[in-house]
This record gives sequence, structure tokens and C-alpha cells, in this order.
Amino acid sequence: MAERRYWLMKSEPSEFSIEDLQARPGQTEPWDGVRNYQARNFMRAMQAGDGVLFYHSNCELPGVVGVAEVACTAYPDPTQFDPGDKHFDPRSRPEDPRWSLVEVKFVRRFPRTVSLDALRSTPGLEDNPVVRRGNRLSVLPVSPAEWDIILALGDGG
DNA sequence: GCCAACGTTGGC
DNA sequence: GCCAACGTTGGC
Repeated sequence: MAERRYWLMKSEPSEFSIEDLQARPGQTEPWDGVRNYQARNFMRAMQAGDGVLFYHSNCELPGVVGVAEVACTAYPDPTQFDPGDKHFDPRSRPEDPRWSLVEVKFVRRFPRTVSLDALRSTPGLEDNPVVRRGNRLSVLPVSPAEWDIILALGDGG
């Protein structure tokens, strides 16, 4: 059995928020539209049951708002083949799909957002890319130690 | 809305 | 393979 790993996934709440995830049937959502190779590779490395920190970006209070879980391993993102979709990729071929997604399942919302400010000022998180200036990666790994720190901040808040 | 940081593209 | 131009991300 694979060891459980931890990730952080960003979403703009105006596009898709943790409340939207909670409201979904089965509280599960295909995390489509990722068009960055590094982020894609991280999704391809995910296993069902991995922990996910749900991060709200590009909003009034950016930060981690709750916990989700990887619901299945990666499969081809269907939006890459849909000419009507904003994430359509004309250069991706069905016999060799370029982009993948995983499905994500709601676990819980934190009582309070663990803001980016809080992440930046908490010892033990300074090595994670999410606190680094100019970081644009939307899917990134979190170490077990970082996971524990952020959960304590979120659940204790 | 601004703009710095970054990834991608394409000319050479 | 270099690198300038371009588009996007995301904090502020």
C-alpha cells in the first residue's frame, strides 16, 4: 500500500470554492483545467486517500480554507478535447492526452481561514513554495510536518 | 486594476 | 539552444 501523501491545491473562490465542493453531489469534483506541466505531474503522482489542503487564491483573504482528499488516481482531463471549453488544448491528442486531473472530495472546512500571512509567519513553513513570492504553482506537495502545522492552525482557529 | 514573477512559445 | 515577447497567475 502506498504511503499517504499531502498536497495543496489552489482555486479562485469566484471560480470554484470549498463551499462549492461541499455542495457537490457526493461532495466530489474533478479538478479540471490545470494546464501547467509541473502541477500536472504532481496530480499524476497522487493516490486515492492523499490529503489535500484547499487554498483560496486571488481573493480578499488568500489562504488555506479547509481539507479535502484525493478521490481517485489521475485520468485524462476531458476539457482539453472540448473546443467549447476555455481550457481546450487543440494540440492535445486523444490517443496521447497531454493533461490529467484527479477528483477531489470534501473533508471539512476550517473554522477560520489560515491566511497566507499566517502561513508566512509560522515557523516550519518557510520552505514550502506556497509562501514564496511570485509562486504560481497551483498544485504542490506538502510535507507531513507542514501538513500537521497547517491543520493545527486551521482546526485550532 | 496594477504589476512582478513566472511559464511557454517561437524566431533565429 | 538562446532569449525576447507574450500570456497568465496571484498578491496587493
